Amino acid sequence: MRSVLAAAELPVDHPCAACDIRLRTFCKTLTAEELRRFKADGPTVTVGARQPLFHEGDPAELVFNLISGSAKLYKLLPDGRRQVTGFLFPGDFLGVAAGDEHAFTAETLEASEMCRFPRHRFEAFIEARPPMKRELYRMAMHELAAARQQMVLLGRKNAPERLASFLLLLLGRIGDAADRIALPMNRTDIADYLGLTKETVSRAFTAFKSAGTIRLLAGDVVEILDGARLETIASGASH
Amino acid sequence: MRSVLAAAELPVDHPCAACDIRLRTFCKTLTAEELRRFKADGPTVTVGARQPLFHEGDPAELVFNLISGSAKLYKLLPDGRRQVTGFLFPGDFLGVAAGDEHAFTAETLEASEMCRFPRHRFEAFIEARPPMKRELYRMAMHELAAARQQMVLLGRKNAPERLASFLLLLLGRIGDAADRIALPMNRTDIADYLGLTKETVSRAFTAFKSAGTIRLLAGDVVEILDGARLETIASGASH
DNA sequence: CGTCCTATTGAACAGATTCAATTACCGTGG
DNA sequence: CCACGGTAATTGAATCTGTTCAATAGGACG
Repeated sequence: MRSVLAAAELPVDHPCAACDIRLRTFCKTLTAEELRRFKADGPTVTVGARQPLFHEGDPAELVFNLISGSAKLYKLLPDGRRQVTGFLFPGDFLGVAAGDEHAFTAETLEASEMCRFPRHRFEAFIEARPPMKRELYRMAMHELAAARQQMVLLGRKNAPERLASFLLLLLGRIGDAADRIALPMNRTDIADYLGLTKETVSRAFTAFKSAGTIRLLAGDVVEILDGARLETIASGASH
Repeated sequence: MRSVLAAAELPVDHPCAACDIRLRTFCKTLTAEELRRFKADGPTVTVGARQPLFHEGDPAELVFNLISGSAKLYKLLPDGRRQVTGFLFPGDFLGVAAGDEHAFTAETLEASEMCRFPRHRFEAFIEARPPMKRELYRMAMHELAAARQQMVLLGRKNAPERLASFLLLLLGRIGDAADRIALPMNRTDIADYLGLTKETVSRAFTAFKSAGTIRLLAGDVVEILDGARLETIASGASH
């Protein structure tokens, strides 16, 4: 697990710093002045590792923007079976629900910082800014496309294909220049995201390691040695 | 398979008739005058059974509104494995893509009628109407919630649970007052939607039939005899 | 009434799960 | 600094659910 100190490396007195930097989210459509007011509305909070932000079924009252750290979203079946529907990284929004209730539980993976807005305030803010509305819509459509891609993974891919897809997704999201990924989630979380068990995930990791496709370094870091091979496997072309 | 004649039962000279009636889609936010102009923009086309409307990767140039009939959306892996990401029924929109290309293939299940709009025209129309924009966004969020629910199904439910979930979904969508569902799709389509094989789907149907939970009538009609039982199974509570 | 396609059923097989045991790792405290 | 303890990861073996391959039955339609 990545160090808890990672979250403290960002200045706390500059709440939405990540918004300025990360161009992935719709913060990018804000002018400097708008961004300033956006920040003023949302106080930054620091949350420890493995803390729930809200539960499935809770009234959707708050919207979060993750600044540092990471989180997972999941849904539960009555008997405890769990499906992780996504992982969140700096710049991501969460809690923008369709209805009045959250449709999933959100939980931090490591110590994390986030801006927190009352939902009505967030929505009023968005409503007054057509470009942000467009961006929010664009983001929703992007999420939808990703969700459908995940359906292909869950419905039709085998274990190695699932893990390869997952590693490539993470590589694009939090991979560094040396093709290394510091995994903030454990094997169980990965398994619950990929529709597998932790044992199967572990075996798939071992298989990739043995094949020289990846390397496992200390501190839950994965190094991608043969990205092209992973791409081939992930696409299902090697089946 | 349901008769091809079903599509012909709606008056052809009244293109978007379904829009007037079905309150599920965002057509409901239109005034009568707007609806008239909306229809004038989009000529109605009638398409035979099993006709592709567009393919994955095609430039997204057209937006469709299904008036009668039904369709399926799917994605393919290079080796032919298929994941059906959704079924569409009268009132549903399709082709509202995030990017310039369609992310999936759309194909009619039976003979179907639909309004067809050039995408830029559709977007200009929406852009000029804030309530419709809101509705489009609301629909996208609803789809996203459904997609995540489907992830739970594909990642964590067993075969009977998947089929039970599917039947209840269809019951809400196209079930009649007598709890009967005329299935427009075959076993393979259902299997590709549920991440199973057609054989497993067939066996699950047989098991429900034997248990007296459903009845299979002529013409691919399923009658739900014990909806409560299906609910229990679908939720995973009986596991 | 025969043909074709789909659905159903059967039997062997495979991939992932389950249960169990061992190993590795990280933080803690001596 | 190293031993210790607890958690997570890995590995192993048996099992099981769903798949695969094959054969039969059923229905729609000419």
